[in-house]
Amino acid sequence: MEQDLLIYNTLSKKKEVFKPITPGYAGMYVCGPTVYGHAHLGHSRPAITFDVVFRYLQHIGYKVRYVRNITDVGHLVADADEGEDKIAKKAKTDMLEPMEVVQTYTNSYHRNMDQLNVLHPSIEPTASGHIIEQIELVRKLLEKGYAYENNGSVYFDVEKYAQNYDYGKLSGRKIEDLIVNTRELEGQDEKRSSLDFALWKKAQPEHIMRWPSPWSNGFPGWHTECIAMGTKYLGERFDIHGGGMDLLFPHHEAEIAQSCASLGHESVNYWMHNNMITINGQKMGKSLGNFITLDEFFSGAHPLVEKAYSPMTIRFFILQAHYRSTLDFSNEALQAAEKGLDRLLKAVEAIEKIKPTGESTVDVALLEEKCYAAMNDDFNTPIVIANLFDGVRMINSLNDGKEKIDAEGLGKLMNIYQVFVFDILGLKAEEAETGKNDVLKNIVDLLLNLRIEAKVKKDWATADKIRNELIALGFEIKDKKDGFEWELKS
RNA sequence: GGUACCUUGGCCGAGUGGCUAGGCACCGGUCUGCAAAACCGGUUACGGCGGUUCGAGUCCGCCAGGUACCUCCA
Repeated sequence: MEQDLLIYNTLSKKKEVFKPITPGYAGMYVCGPTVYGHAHLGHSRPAITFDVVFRYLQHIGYKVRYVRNITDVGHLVADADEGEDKIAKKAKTDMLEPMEVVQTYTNSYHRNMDQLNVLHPSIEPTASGHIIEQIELVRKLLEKGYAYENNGSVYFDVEKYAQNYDYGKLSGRKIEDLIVNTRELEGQDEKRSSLDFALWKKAQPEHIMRWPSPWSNGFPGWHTECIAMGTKYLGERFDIHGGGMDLLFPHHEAEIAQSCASLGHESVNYWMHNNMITINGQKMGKSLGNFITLDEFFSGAHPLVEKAYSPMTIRFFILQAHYRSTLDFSNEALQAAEKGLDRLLKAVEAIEKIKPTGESTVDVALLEEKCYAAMNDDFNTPIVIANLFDGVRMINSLNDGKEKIDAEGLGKLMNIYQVFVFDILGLKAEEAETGKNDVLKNIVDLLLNLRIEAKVKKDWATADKIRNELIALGFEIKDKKDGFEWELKS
């Protein structure tokens, strides 16, 4: 069953066999959120994508160090007059301390991630906690001659860098095209070229997030934190760097440039990028104002959301698409995911009821093999799920006595679902529905027991009346051979 | 304008040269007093035109439509 794990590397635009730098160990860095607002559906995609990568690498035996940062020093706002710090802007709006804003949204992000059953990364460094490392990086870049200071700010000299290295190799851009096509922006006179990016920015008087540095009181540039923290916790070379496709350029390109310029070589072996979630075919994003927060999905409190969707529905919805494809949001698709997940989880429960026999008519080993093959093919979770659904049919047939399985096969079957559904895909059974307190439970049970008595007497009128009125109140009634089951639909 | 990517059945979404993806919906059946639920089974497809090939959803070209990045963004 030893198979190579293939990972699509954005750098080579090909699937490559994963070869760790140190056998048995894997280092992974993923760009985390900028904490200036509640997490939306888009944020859940990289979190879940790389959560599955993290889980799978561990499952196949790697000791993984997974670093996912929190960006809390703010980035420049595009439409602000003088390039205002995002977090500072929000803080002034809300009349809060910047770090209070950071804490609020960090807490919110963590809560949402827990709801989505996203494992905590091994290290979750904050940009504000690594100002010294970023200053060191900037100093090094100045020493090597790939950066210049102007009026208290420090910029990366892209054209100089491009003389010795390939700037644009990750995003497939050519420096000549970039020079020609870069838009003219206001307030960039400090830069030698519009391609250059800030490594350190001098703070304007109204800018309240600031730290001392050799050049000015200011704050680090947008692209320095990831490389500074990645190097610190994973080393000058590490295995995997992940993030959203929208970060490819300029963010990740700038990271490569800083690595090469400061260290003389690249840091990352495998670049992985998840695609976007779209809404009506358009990217869901903060700047487009068409995003729906995770809390709004969980509560149903958004005009575009027809009903509340549980965190596991969201997770399953995302895993049903391959991470490198765009995924379009719609109520119909989410409701399909909700029902599909329910069917899958019910089948998993049903495995317990299967009675093994002396022989087997089903091929459990093949199912397992297909699941691993799908995961090893660039984490193809939709195929894993399709295979698991094939297994659902197998499980149901076993329960119906239409197929047979021996004890060994049954043990393997249980293991497959434990491993793939829960350990790797990270799904979990949802909590029992709220509002089902003991009093309610007893009352509904009482009514349904009355209904059974009516049924015994063949008093169909009464039996139907109880059932229909409960349904009208929002209950779902399921008759069973030896009684009944019910649940309260939200 | 530059660069890259995408277009699969009612909906979502895999698949990259020959073999049923899968889910939801729909239809039929089993079960049931009747239902519901559950289960089983089944139908509908590869944007258009041309080319390569014994054979293309899959490779190549052109056309149409769409998206992303080029500016903070997951």
